[in-house]
Amino acid sequence: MNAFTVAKQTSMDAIDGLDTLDDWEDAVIDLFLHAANSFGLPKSYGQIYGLLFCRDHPLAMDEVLELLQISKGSASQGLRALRQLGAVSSVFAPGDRKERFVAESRLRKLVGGFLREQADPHLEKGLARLKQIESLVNYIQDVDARKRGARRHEILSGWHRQMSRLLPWVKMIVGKSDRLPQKSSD
Amino acid sequence: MNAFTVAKQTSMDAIDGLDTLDDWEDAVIDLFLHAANSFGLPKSYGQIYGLLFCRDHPLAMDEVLELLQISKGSASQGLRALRQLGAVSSVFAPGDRKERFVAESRLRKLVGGFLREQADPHLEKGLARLKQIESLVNYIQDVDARKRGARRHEILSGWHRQMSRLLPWVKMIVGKSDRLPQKSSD
DNA sequence: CAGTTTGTTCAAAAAAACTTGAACAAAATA
DNA sequence: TATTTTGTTCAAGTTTTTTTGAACAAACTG
Repeated sequence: MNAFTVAKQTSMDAIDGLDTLDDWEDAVIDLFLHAANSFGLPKSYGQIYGLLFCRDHPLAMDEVLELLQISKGSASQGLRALRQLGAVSSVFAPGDRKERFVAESRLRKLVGGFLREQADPHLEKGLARLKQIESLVNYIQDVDARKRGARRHEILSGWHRQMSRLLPWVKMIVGKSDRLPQKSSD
Repeated sequence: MNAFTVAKQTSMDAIDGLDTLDDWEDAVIDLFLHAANSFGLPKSYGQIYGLLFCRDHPLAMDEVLELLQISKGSASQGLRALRQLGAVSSVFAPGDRKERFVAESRLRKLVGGFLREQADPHLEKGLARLKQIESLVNYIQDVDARKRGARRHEILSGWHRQMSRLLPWVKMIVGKSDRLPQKSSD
C-alpha cells in the first residue's frame, strides 16, 4: 500500500464517516452488547456483531478492533465465534489478502444458528445426564425411594421431550416475515 | 425442641435417608446446576431448585444449606429469587415457625415465570433502546447515512416485533402435555 | 423482657468469565 | 529465502459475578 492509497482512503473514510462511529451506531452496538449478555455471550461478540450490522460494506479485523477499541485477541475470537454461530460471514475482496466480515441480518438465520450451537448441544448433554440419572435410580434398594427417583426421572424426561419439540416451532415462527416485506431482498 | 424430639427426627431422617443426598439426587442437582448456568442464573439457584425438585416434602432453609453445603446468604437469596421466578413456593407447616419450600414441577409455570422475569424485561428495555436509536438516526444530516440508519432501525424493529410474537407461542407450546399424562396430578 | 429462633443484608473474599497483548504460525511477496 | 502481512493462541491480567459469613432485625417463647 503506497502513500497515495493511504491518503486517498483516509480522506474517503473521513468524508463517509466510516472510520469513526456515529452516535446511532454507538447506540446499536450498545444494544447488541446488552443483547449478547442476555444470551450468555461475551459482550465483545455483541459489539462486533453490532458494528458489522450497522455497516453496508464488509470490515476487516483490523478495522473492527480499531473502531471498537478492543484487542486483537478479542476481535479474532469474537469473529470466529460469530462465524461459527452463523451471525457473520466472511468475504474475500478480489486482490486483497484480508478477510472481511459482514453481519447476517436475517433473524431466522441468527436464531437458527443460536439454537444449533447453543440449545441443541445443551439438550444432548441433558439427555446423557438423564440416562445417568435413570441408571442411578435403578440402583436404589428401597422401593419407595426408587419410586420417587423414577417419578423425577419421568418428569425430567417429559421436560426434555417438550423442549425438543419446542425448538423446531421457534425456528418456524421466527422468520415468517423476516426483514419487513418492503423492498424484497434475498 | 427437646432431646427426645431431636433424637426422633435424627433417627427418622437416617432411616429415610432424607438428611443426606442420594447419588441420583446429586446427579439431578448437578443437572439443574448446569441448566441454571445456561439460563444465566447462578449455579446455586440451580442446586437449590434441584434439591427441592427431588424431594416430596418441603424443606426449610437450614435443611437446604446443610444438604447443599452452601452459605446462609446463598440459600436466602437463592430461595427468594426462585420464589420470584415462580420456581419454588413456600408453605408454612402448622405449629412451626419455619418457612418451608417446595419446587414447582410444572414446566409451563417454570417457563412462564422465566419469560415474565427475564425475557419480558429485556424486550421492554430493547424497545426503549430502539426509540433512542430512532431519534439519533433522525439527527443524521447526510441523506444516505440517514437512510442506512433508518434501514437498520427498521430491521431491529422487525426483530423486536417477531420476538414479541414468539413468546406467547412458547408459553402455549410448552405445557401442552405437562408432567406426562399417567397418574393425573394438579 | 431476656433469650432463642428464623431470616435478611451487604461488604469483603472467592470464583468465574472476559480481555489483553506478546509470541507464534501461515501465507503471500519481493 | 527474508520480509511483511494477516490472523491465531494462550498465559496473565482485569473485570464481573457469585458466594460467604458476621452483623443485624424481626418474631416468637419462656
